[in-house]
Amino acid sequence: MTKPVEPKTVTPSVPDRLLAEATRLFAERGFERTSVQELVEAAGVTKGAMYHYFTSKDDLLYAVYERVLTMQMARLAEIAGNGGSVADRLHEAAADVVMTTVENLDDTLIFFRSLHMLSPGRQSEVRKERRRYHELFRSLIEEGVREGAFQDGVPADIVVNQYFGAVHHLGMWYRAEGELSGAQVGAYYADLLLASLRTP
Amino acid sequence: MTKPVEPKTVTPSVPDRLLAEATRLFAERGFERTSVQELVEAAGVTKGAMYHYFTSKDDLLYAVYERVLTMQMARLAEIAGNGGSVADRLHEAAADVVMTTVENLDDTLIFFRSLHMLSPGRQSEVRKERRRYHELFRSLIEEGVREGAFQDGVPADIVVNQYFGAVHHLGMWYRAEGELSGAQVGAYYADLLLASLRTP
Amino acid sequence: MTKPVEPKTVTPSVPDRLLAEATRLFAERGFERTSVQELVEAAGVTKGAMYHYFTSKDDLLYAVYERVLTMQMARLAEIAGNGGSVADRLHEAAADVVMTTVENLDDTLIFFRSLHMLSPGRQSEVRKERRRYHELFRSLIEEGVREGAFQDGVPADIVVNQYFGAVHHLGMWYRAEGELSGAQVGAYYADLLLASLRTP
Amino acid sequence: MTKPVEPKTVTPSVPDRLLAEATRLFAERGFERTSVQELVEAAGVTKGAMYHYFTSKDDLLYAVYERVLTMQMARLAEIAGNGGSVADRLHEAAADVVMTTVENLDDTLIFFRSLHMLSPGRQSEVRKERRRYHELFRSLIEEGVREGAFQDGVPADIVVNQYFGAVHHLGMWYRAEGELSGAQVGAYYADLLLASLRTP
DNA sequence: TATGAATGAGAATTCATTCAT
DNA sequence: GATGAATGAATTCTCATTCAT
Repeated sequence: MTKPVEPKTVTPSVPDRLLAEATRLFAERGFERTSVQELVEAAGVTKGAMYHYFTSKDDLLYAVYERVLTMQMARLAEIAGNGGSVADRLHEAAADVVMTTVENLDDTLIFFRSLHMLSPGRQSEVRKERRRYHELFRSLIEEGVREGAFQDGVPADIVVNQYFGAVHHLGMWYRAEGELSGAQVGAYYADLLLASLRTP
Repeated sequence: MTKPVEPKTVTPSVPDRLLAEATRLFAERGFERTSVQELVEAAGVTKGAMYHYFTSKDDLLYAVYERVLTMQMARLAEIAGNGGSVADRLHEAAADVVMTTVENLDDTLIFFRSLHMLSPGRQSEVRKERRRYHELFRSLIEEGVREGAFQDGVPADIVVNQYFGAVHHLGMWYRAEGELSGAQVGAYYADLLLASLRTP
Repeated sequence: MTKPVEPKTVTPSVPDRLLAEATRLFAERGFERTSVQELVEAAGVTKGAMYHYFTSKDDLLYAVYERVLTMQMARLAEIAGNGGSVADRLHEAAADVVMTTVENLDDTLIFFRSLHMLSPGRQSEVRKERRRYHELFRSLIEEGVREGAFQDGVPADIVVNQYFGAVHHLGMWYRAEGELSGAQVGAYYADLLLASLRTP
Repeated sequence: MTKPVEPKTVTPSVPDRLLAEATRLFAERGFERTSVQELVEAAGVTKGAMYHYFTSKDDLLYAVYERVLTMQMARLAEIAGNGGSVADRLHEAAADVVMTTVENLDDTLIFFRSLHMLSPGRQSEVRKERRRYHELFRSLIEEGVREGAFQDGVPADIVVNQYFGAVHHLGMWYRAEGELSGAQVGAYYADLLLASLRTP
């Protein structure tokens, strides 16, 4: 909505092309193994152009993080705000984060593999935003515990960390070409989460 | 006959020192951000000595993987071979892998963050060994499903991937200085796993 | 329009300076004994600049070969295409290659001393181009044999290899400061060649 | 004759094995591209053993030169001292040097390719010995000129340089697997030399 | 906006040689 | 005689970034 209509809708803008290629290359061979030269060649732009839109290679990496953080936060906020039982909302949110993760597998792979490559300041920003995300998720669990829908034998923090640990690792084994769709894996993961929270 | 007793038994051998410092530094600042120069200085050896024992920086990274893989496989094999109900053995194995992971947090952090920095051939080797490990763990779950002790709504593969995803991510949030001991986290994680597998 | 006239037309371009210094140093102390560091210092450029124009040290060596090959082939083609008796044309070509060799003694010294330092692919390219050159020269001899101007007791191939062996070795003993000019040596060499081919 | 009978005649002595492998490897990949490590591995000895017999890698290279120089000088001296016409003796010497060159192609390849890798002092020694060899050969030509058997249009020096240039280059093109034997090439080369010296 | 030549600091690795045993 | 661990200096090459145009 913010962007003006492009004259050539087929060719994405220079920064978009850079971001898309950066995501692909950083996931494929890692941030450090991707040179700015390769990146701009893949995106079909010149170095000067890249440095016109991004202040550094690090900046390009950070842009990947921003996109993921913004998107995931928006989706969780929407789902958490829906009606329905807390179990339903938690299930939906848990399944949804798996789906968006596998749909953006490159981004999520980069997310955890390359966090330490960001500048310390930006690492903090990412962690802070991530914490907000976890807290929203945790609040759903706590709501269920208060309502008596979920058991409270295990601290909600632990549950959240365990669940997102599993989600973040999808990039290490999930393959789009495999048998399972993102939706299927999402359903299974959410089922396991809910089962683990069921009152005995 | 193999080696005379050293006057200073406290000083570890050159390769041991290198491996210890490599683990620490690779975890602290990442494999790519750790130069061979820094590494050998930290270990108090010369570059030439390092290349006498390790053929490359990559080789040193691989040595970290080998140590972890060997250790975890040995522990799982021992626990799986114990007596007791399948639920007890699975709980013990699940809790144990968390404990050994937090006791070797540096190695674990490196494990999933730097896998893509290994040579393709070594990546395969690590993945293959890792698969053997997962399969042993999975066989415990399948045993429980056959016995009727565990539900079979979710494929055992998915359960294993979810659980180890969570375990591998401990390095991203667990801090030894925090409130929870490795044993506590292990117990919680294992409880959640068992709860998620409980027959309804 | 291509380039404005430089105020200092005397300063050659960066790649030209590199090529000139490389030729000098490779001849003086050998390809292996010349470090990139020395090379760029001699040329008054930075290492980065060198790697901007040449992909490797090897690439710079190859550039020396290319220059010589191109030049010698052009000269031989011109002379072979001239009018005059075959004996005259062969004499002229034989003398000319000696003259251009002594005028580019550094290049020639490098040529046969460092061929094995090129990548295998480039060695093949050089040999192939060299073979074309030899074949053109050989065709002159064969023409003379067919006409009855030259004896045919020795295969033309052998004659060519012998002659160019001698020419290539000029770099091992000819000194510009000596008594003989390149033209004189060329005349002697060509005389000997023609004498050896004379019908008895 | 000088060496005592070895207990194991099948296994050459350590220095002999080193010299043989050094010759092979220096010819195959060049002096600089052959590491001492590769060398001792190929010879099946340890580094310590090598440094026991040779003071340096350079020393090993020089040993190759010594062998060739000694051998060729001995053969030429013998032939020059024979009876027969000067033309016959020159022909025999010219053919012989070709034969011994192709029979020791590795050594002769190294001879001209790696001369600049020797220490300056040793380079001088080699050049001096080489000059003595050339002078003996030249004296044969001058003898023929004085007798009127050979033309004197071209200085004997030039003739010698031309001829040995050709001989030295055999290593660049002659292949033992090819059609021509060393004796055949030797005969052709000698024929060409004599033809070029014939009085008109 | 955009270019691309040039920078310069730093990277991993190699290697002949030494020396305590 | 022989070993092989250890040295340390040198080597080629990479790369994010800058800046005059």
